[in-house]
Amino acid sequence: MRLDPSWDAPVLHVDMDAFYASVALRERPELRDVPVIVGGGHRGVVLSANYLAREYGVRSALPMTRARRLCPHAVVVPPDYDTVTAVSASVMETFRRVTPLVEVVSLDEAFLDVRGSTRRLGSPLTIAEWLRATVHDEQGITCSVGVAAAMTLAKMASRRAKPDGVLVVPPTEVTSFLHPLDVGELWGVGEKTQAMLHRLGLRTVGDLAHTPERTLCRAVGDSLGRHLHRLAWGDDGRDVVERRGEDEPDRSMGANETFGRDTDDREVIARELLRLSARVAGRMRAAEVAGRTVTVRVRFADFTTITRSRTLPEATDVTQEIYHAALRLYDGLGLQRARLRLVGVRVEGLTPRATVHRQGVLGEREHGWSEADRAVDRARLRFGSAAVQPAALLADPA
DNA sequence: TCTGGGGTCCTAGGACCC
DNA sequence: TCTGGGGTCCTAGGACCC
Repeated sequence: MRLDPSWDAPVLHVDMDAFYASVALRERPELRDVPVIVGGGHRGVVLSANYLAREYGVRSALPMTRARRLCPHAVVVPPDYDTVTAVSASVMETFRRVTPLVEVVSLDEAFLDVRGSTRRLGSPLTIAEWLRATVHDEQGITCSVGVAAAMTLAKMASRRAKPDGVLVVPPTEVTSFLHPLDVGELWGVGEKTQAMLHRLGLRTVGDLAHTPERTLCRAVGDSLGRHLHRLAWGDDGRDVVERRGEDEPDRSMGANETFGRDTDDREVIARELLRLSARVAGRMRAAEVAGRTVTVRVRFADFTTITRSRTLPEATDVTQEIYHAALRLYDGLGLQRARLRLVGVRVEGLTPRATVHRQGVLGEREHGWSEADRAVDRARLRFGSAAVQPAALLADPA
């Protein structure tokens, strides 16, 4: 068993293969042999696609219009968030049978530190294969696993192992694995940074590794420069920390909406800002947080996007206060006939509601709104979210 | 009928304070 | 009649991730 090179690579990155599509196929096995795209909306993007659809060039984040053109005979299904969330929770529980050191990244991926599990379960590679078999048996879907000594390496390995595979990158093979790769494969290097590095003649991770850190910092900033230089040598300086998806307080909460068609109608836009404010504030109250900074996002028809933010004297979770701040920010833009594609509302600087103490200068009125919100929340819990809506949203002529 | 929605973090300039 | 240097907050934008 000493031939198994994974003994010195105790970090696993597990990534579900085409997660939303795989879950959809599990519910609808008759679609197993046809291209399937998960997505929706006429202005939406691809959320996930099975591997049959990928053969036609369909990828996550591709505009649905292009996806349909690439693969006209694909079956398009809407995402089933409830089932996806349930399957995700089960899979994460499977991971915790291996080790409590599970760091959930998103619904479909997690890191596992298996250092403390090898005596009981065998080598990291053995554990990886057990996980893949167990997930497949219990959930009927496949996943891929990267095995390495560092988290970023494990993540890059799982990407290379897809679909339905395992890849071990032992410490002795880090540079031979890493250095030939394009810089764009590094976690944290997206389209823009990749293009900039290419312009500088830095195409591979090996190029990065042999560039002085100072040079990198000048090109992409101190933080990213240092990060990239370390990464190029396979060191991300991070440890897996136990983290379950939803148990950390959010730093911000927001909601966006892309209009069915671009609009310059202030009434339509104001009504949308109210809807979004109500949605965000409702989620904040459910999470028992309040926030001080309200940001409005506006995307024009040409896709350029701007934001305007305003920090309130005190944190709030009141729909009307968030809405009024948002509307003032929007009106402050002074847009005349600009056609908007999207508006968004976000609240930042969240703190637990219990720590917020109202000065009460406008106490009566604000207390009234706050009480109204809570009454709405209770009614929605009992009768469903459509039961109670702001009056302005009921008279929707559209 | 090109390009969603949910987030996080970083940068940079200016205000303001000591 | 000269221009330092932190630290923090606020605002706007941008890159990135899933």
